[in-house]
Amino acid sequence: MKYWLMKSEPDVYSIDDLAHDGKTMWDGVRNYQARNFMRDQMQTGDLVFFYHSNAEPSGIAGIAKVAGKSYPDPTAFDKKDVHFDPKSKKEAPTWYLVDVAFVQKWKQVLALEEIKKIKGLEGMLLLQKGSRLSVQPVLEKHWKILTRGGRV
DNA sequence: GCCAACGTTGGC
DNA sequence: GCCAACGTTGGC
Repeated sequence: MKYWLMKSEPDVYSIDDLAHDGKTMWDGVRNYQARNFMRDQMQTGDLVFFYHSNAEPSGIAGIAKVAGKSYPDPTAFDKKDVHFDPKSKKEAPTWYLVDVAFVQKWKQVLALEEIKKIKGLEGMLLLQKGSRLSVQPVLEKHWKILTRGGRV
């Protein structure tokens, strides 16, 4: 079992949208590192912090889980989609995604500002200056600290 | 809306 | 293969 953090702008897709949909395709990721995590390392059942970026406040909004094996991102093949990428061919897809399912919404977003104050999160990717990675692994010890107190 | 930090692109 | 220019991310 691995742990992850996935960023989404709530104006585009929020934890409430996921709660409503139950499950969603995590499409549109166009960063190789993020893709590699989804394609090669995510396993069904892995837990995910749903992170609101560019938000008021930015922070962890709840928990989701990986709902299946990775597969090619269909939006890369769709000329009309904003995430269309002519380089990605159906025979050799460039971009992959996983389905993500809703687990829980936290009563309150755990704001980045608060996360920064929590002891024991040294080395967490999210807190590294300039880390824009939208899909990133979370160490189990960091996961445990951040979920302490059952922040449901 | 600003801007620093990145990643990508493309000329050479 | 270098690196400047450009585009994007995301906190503030």
